[in-house]
Amino acid sequence: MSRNIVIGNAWPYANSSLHLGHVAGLISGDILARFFRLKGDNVIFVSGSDCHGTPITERARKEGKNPKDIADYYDAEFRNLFNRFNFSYDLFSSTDTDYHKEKVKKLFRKLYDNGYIYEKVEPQCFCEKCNKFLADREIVLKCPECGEETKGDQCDNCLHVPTADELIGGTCIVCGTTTVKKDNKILYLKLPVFQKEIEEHTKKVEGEWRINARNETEKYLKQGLVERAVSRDINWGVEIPIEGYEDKRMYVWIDAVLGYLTDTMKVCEDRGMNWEDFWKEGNNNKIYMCHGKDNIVFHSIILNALLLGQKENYHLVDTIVSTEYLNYNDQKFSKSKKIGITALEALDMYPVDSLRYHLVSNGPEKKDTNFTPEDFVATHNGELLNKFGNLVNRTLKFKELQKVEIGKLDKDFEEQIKNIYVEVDELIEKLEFREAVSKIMNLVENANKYYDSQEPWKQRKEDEEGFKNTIFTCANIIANLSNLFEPIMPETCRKIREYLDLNEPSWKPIFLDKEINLSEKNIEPLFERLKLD
RNA sequence: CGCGGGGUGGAGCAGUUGGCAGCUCGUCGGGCUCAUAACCCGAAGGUCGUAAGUUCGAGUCUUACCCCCGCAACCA
Repeated sequence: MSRNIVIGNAWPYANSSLHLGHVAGLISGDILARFFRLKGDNVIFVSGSDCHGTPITERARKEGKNPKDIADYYDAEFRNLFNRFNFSYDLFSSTDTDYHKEKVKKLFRKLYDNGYIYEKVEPQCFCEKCNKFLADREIVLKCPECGEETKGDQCDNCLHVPTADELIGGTCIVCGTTTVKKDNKILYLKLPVFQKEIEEHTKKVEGEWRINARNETEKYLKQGLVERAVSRDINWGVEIPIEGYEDKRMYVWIDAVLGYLTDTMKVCEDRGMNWEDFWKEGNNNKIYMCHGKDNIVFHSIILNALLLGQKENYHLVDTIVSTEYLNYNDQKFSKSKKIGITALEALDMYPVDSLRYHLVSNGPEKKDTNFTPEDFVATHNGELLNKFGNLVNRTLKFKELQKVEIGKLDKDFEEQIKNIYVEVDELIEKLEFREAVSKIMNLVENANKYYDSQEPWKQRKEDEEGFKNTIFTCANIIANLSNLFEPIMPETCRKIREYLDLNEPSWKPIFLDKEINLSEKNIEPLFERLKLD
């Protein structure tokens, strides 16, 4: 029976270009989406640009722009990037759409009406000149630990986090005025009331999470959940649908994680489907979230709390697909230090499927991994071209070969083909994409060995029947590779299907049953050799 | 006692519940000529960071120690 599956990719923050590390994490979502669709599940794969929050307003202020200009610029860039990477999103939207804001306001209001969000009055730093309450990072002070001048969220110099008392007397980052304490209304989310439910849910589902997600989530649960402020004194963001909060906005993480839900609603609305089949209990449904390791608790704890607080039988997040980090030449990607390349730059230099393959086979699944141009070229030339591309080429471009005739499929490979779907299926379900890829590549290697042992160049002269069978067997292997590699390298697989007159890919063994005329086909190498420059 | 991640043949890594140390690349030797000098076969190369402990048996478990990396900001 087919499942209803939601796959959510973390919403990239619309304040800077994405680099390869981002893509290395997010590609998990596309692999899962493509894989589940092949298996016949109903998949909704969503993401969008996260457009709100202080970093964007601060930057806009510095650059003399509107926050919206910045958000729109990166939103457009993200869409272009994910298109070029062939991410199969059902919807990539933005938190700055009316649709999203309206839905989020309703969800927020429900939490308030259910008593999970409540108002607290607390003294907070206020700038009388700007007439504005300041976020910690908008306050400048002399660090009480080391004496250096720093921002109020954390000392740049000694990492000290100033206490509320220490912030008194700090100055406004904008105008330099000394701040004063003033009572402010702040909305808090009562996370502690969900402690038990989230603990129980986590225990139930964490078995299939990556280790980092389990550890991180358990750490927070063990410490005990604490209330979180969910309103901000800022004018850029989703309005708060509560009287007296007209001049405040929602905390970005609240509106961002609810984007998975609002996107699903939109997709279903457009397609005449029911979104509740995907987000309410009892619909054979499953929810995946894909992101980097620093996003874990927002998805494993906060989002689930927001769903529980609706009191409407929501299905909680099942699977956290969290990746470690990808480094570049052994260093963190860094814009200011100019370390690493952006994802768009990578696409300008390298073929998309090779990047996808390399980011998966070298992916930071269990620990940080490293991207170097040398490694990438080695993967492209050594694995994809020499092994996979060559297998296809030496089979279908065999000297003067006009057609692949129906022959006898090698028994051993018939078994291998049948088995590999099961094996790779299990690995992908277990989120072990690296292992899955290497399993498939293993079949490629076996095929090359078989080819050599059969010596078709001799068979052609001495054993016509044997030759036919060898080519036929290899063609069948290649046909199945176009299914197996589909989630990883969709463009390449489409090419193979053209060569072999195959229709749609599927997740089951296929066996060729009619001869393939090659003479009119323009069969080109799947990969071209790359040189390091 | 701040937190976290690591140390496995030249390089990059895998080693799930303790049971003969593996993979890819590189190196060396051989084979093949279908294929993009691609493919195949064989060989060399490791006392698994150190020391002690548990065990019939430890890369794997325990303890101590040594070394490397990340933890201001942009940034996952």
